[in-house]
Amino acid sequence: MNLFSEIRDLVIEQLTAMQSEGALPEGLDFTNVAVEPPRDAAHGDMAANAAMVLAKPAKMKPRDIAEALAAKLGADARVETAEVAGPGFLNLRLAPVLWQDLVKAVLENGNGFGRSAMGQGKKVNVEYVSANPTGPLHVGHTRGAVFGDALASLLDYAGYNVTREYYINDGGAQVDVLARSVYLRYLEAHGQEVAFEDGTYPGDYLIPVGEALKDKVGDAYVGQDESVWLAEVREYATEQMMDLIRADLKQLNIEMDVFFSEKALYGTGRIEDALKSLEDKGLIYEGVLEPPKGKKPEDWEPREQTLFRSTDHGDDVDRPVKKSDGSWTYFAPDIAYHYDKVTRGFDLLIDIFGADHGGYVKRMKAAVSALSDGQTPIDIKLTQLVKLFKNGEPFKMSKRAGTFVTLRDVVDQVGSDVTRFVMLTRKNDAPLDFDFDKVLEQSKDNPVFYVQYAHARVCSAVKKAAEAGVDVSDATISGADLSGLLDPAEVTVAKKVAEWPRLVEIAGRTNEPHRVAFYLYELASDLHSLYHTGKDKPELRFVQEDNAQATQAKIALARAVAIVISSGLGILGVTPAQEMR
RNA sequence: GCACCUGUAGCUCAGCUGGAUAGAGCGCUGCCCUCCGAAGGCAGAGGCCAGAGGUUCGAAUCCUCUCAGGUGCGCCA
Repeated sequence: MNLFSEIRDLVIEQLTAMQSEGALPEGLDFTNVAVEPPRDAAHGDMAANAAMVLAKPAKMKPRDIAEALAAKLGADARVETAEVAGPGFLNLRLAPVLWQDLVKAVLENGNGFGRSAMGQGKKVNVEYVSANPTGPLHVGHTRGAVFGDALASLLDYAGYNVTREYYINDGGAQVDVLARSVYLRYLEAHGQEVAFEDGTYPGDYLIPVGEALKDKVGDAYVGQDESVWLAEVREYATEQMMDLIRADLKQLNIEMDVFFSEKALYGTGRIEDALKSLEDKGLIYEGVLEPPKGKKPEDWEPREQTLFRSTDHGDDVDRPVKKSDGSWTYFAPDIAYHYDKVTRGFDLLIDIFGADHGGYVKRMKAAVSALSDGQTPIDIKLTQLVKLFKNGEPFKMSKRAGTFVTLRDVVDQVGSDVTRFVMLTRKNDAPLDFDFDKVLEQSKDNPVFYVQYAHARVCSAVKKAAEAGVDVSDATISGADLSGLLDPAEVTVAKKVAEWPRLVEIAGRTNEPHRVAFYLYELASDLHSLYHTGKDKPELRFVQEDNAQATQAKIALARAVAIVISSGLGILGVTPAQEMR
């Protein structure tokens, strides 16, 4: 039940009626007619822009349309008053019973209140994390992981059929480096002195992998040439790293539907197929690229390469798909991977990249556009850096100094719920400050605590009411007499609850799960405010002594808030707290 | 040099397919607990929405240019 779309339907209905009565011309486009919460509560409960939007195409004065529409809307039982204001706004005040019905609807639908059919079951693929399988996930990955996962949940809630996917970059040179690094640890496990040169990874996390390899193959690889062991060590090491990464993700309660291996694209003709598809469209050619202006690399030499004509699909320059030695560039398997996604029949693709891969967006979009003949839309979201703080002091990360902060470090210290919520308290493309101490603080400054506390507060009120002998189960209070919920402070809370279905659709349409976090903060704030008003106005307290009916009504409203908070936190992947300790 | 992202209160940031007098938290100022609802609550001050043009009934939002910061830019992924 979306009260805003319900009232919008009413507005459209009346506009149509005006047309058949000749008060409005035929053939008007109503798509831009909106019914929204007004910025200022003094303007009423909802505002409609219909008169202003239609004035020009109808060749009428906005106020004339608004007056006529107001008269019609005012006749509806759901509308208490309809007033024309400003340049032609139509301010609606709704009958109080609507807010009461809304609370009932929340209690009856539970977690389903707010679920939207907007996505129409369309298949959407959300690809996120996709970190190289060369080590544990670090804080940067954490943000992408949380963002992608919350977005996937949000889209699911908004009615899409979502696939969560991880692309394993196990085909490039970096997994050879991993294999060599593990080999060094393997030698070390055999008592040899080793040095990590040529960019091999010195991280401690490979020590157990080297030891495990020793247990597995004994001394079979000691003193052997790379040609003997590289392929197998690479295979083994990659598997170990993916186990590590999967375990890291599990710590954040992230479970992927698909792990897609880059390696599986090689030697199977799949890259060739994808490139063939582009070639058939005349988008592959041999050519020489211009050097980038201004910042000319020292060793620049003009060289003929196999290029993808990405400029035909919005890119700035054409991109090489083959190196001069004939092997594929990193871009080629990525094209093949997205070709695969397109052919799997997704209606929409979403990629989550770190901000440092921003330069990659245009060519990827160009590739998908070319591969799908512009049929498959792709949205690429970038997640900005996370700056770590401890007690307000910047926390410098350095691989070399050993102060390299992993996902595990963060989650071990503050927990999955806090990590996830905090990561979503910023827009994805804005940098985020993460203070290990502040996020655990139990105060209003901390949104995590504030929202959790609101939920716990309702739980506590329900408990208290039950102890007083009042039946406050959702089933009972959804049928209770709620006509006592009339105080402005209560209506304010109900209105905020009513915005939930609308917010889900906005957040889903823009692919911005952070909106859920901000909404929850506002909802929590309204609930806390109502609670505190009960200090001066005892008649607003959630538990009314010796008045079971009033208590049921108050608890019904509180429960409605708790249900929406629980739904919202569910989307963010955060467990609602039953009590604060 | 080019591309992308960012620029909103002293600070950190929201701001809906363009809507009315631009919001929140922190900080600041002022009120509010002799116990039972202060891990705070209420109120107030604080803005040329980086700047300049444009589009229109209407712009923080869309377009163009300028400025400032970040990121990226052919045989790394």
